[in-house]
Amino acid sequence: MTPVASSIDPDACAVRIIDHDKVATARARMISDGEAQQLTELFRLLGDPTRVQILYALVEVGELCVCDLAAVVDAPETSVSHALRLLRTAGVVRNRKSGRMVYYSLNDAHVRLLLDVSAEHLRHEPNQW
Amino acid sequence: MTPVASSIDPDACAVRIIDHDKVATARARMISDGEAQQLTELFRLLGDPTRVQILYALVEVGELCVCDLAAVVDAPETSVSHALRLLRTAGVVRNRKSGRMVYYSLNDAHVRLLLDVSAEHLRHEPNQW
DNA sequence: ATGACATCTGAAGACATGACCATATGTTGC
DNA sequence: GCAACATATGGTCATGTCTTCAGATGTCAT
Repeated sequence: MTPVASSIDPDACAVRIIDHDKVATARARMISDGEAQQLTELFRLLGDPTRVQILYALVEVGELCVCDLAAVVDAPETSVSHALRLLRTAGVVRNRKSGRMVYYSLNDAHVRLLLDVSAEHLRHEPNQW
Repeated sequence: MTPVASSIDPDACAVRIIDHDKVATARARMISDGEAQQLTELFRLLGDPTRVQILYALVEVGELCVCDLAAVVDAPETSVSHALRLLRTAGVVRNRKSGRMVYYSLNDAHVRLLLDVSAEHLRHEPNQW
């Protein structure tokens, strides 16, 4: 056959594809880059013991000030404050000021759902995802 | 008992507590350190665009080989292989060898549920957690 | 056996992240 | 105003993570 052109695939640069159908299906249903970005940002926020414990504490008691959160998760208040800023910037928690205290609470039920699903699994099959 | 103990709190070192009841409740219901550790390890795995896209691809089409996954997520095969090793070590995916190909698939329905909950939220309220 | 192929592995560099300290801001009560 | 307090912020430093490269392993076809 054509000695030069037959092996060149227009949009596959140095990536070989075995099952074109599955690849096409997966690409069609794949989340967009922007969505993947948003998702990973959330999961990164949840990927820290201090932050995840803060969120669980808020799930349980609804609203807590910084120093109480520090007592609950047993971390320095500065660390908790930093953690809360990240969570607040991402829109995961909100804060309410009352005098010199600042009370934090969850901002969205979906995060609560995520944490519940995760905790649920932990209790049932602790050693396997 | 100890004569001078009234102001000394046994396990609170230099942490002031405002609402003792809420703190006690939160501490009682708090996930353990080990559980927090496991949870954060999972969320860290999900906190990377390549890995999360790989998982979504597997959710959609069930099983894919490394080079097809690389085509779907548009990343070098080496990166995908590294990503898959982390996911496999954590028990999130499993692999099946067939000749020189290696096919990967999800290992647990709970991760699928987590991804579904997340994607669901992304579609409904894309800008707020 | 030889070469082409699919995947894996280890290591090095760029890069991001978390912990800690000092300090700044804003609030309350005197 | 001043001092004590609750929280926030910025900088530095050590640590960890992702990407990439070069090469290793195991498989298939000739």
